[in-house]
Amino acid sequence: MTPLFRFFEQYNPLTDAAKTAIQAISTTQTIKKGHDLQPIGHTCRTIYFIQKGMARIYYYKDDVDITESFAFENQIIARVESLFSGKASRKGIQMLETSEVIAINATQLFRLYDTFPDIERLFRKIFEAGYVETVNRIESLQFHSAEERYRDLLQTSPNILQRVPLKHIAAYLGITPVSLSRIRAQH
Amino acid sequence: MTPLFRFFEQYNPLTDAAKTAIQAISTTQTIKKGHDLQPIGHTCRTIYFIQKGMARIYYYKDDVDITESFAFENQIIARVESLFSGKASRKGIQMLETSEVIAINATQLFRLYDTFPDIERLFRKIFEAGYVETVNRIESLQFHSAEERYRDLLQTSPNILQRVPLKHIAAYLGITPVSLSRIRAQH
DNA sequence: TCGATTTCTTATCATTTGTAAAGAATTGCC
DNA sequence: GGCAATTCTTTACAAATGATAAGAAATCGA
Repeated sequence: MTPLFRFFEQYNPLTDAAKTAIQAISTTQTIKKGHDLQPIGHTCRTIYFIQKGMARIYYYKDDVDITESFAFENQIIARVESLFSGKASRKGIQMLETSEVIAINATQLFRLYDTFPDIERLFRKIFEAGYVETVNRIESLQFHSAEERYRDLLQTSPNILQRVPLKHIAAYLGITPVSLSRIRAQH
Repeated sequence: MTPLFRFFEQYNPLTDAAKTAIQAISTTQTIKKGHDLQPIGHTCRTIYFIQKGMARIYYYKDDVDITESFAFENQIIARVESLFSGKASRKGIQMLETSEVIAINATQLFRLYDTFPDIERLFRKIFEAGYVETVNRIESLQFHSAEERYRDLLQTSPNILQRVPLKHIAAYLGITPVSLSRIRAQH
């Protein structure tokens, strides 16, 4: 479990008691490539930490498969809009590689907030950082061209091309695969 | 100050001591229409509650004025990407109407988190809700047409047309004013 | 109130992106 | 390895959006 707590430490220190408490509500899972870690339709009650592999959050808009976001090793993934609203999510989490994840039971985690202020603070900071990323993504989608967004993505995740089919990248950028092909063609 | 605490109560109850502590780091300001509540370039160290009036967060992309978001009375407004990262913001807050706001000193607020867990929890929940909204906005920008986004906006803020120039609405939707005019023309 | 400024619309043309379809390339699986 | 399925690219055409400019409408300030 060390990679997880190394990740946590970047945000907020935890007492040993807090670490033990988090471990008690966490389990390790291995999921095969292409399989759903969480299917579309349920309320999000689990926060995942990816130890190895990668995943995407996806949903359907008019029968078209849309990728909302990617997550790589040593990152947290959760369907925030469901986790914090209690509403069922129209989104699912699919593994893009055979992966090993740590599943943290969010219902129990939120209960720990009362006993362990450092845990509440830790996740506050983690999600604040996620919030910042999301705000920056809005800026990108709002007024950067598809080509700029593609270049930005390559900058941020240089190895994404080796790991993710272009159709998912296209959907993530908000364009069609055909459009992405065109952008890539004009080298 | 009651509207502010009424707003807070929707998210998390506060002890009287906590309320007093928040009041001690808050001041009321009146800003004229068109003026900047916060100029572009500084690190965001203030969280505002709009008692009366409205505002927008804006920035420049290639000399074009972009509206990132609007905020109306009884809402919080802050440049989140700067507040939580400590980096200077390329964004400013401009009042779209002569407004009355409550300015909460964020530096002092974050210090209160250590003494008043209920305050930390309150703002955690407020920003979690903001995070959810932002995630939903991504979905809208990623794969809804400009016309859909316009209709959605009217649904959410029916009176926005009476309060905000169309050029800002266009920028918010991620299109040019000319494009918005066209969408509106085809009734 | 009136003139000046800003905002909004309309028109034209260029560019970008989408759709559909077909073939090439790659990947997956037995 | 080799076949099937999937993914990717390319092409042609349609639709949406951007850029520019000019005029109409609304707003602002003295």
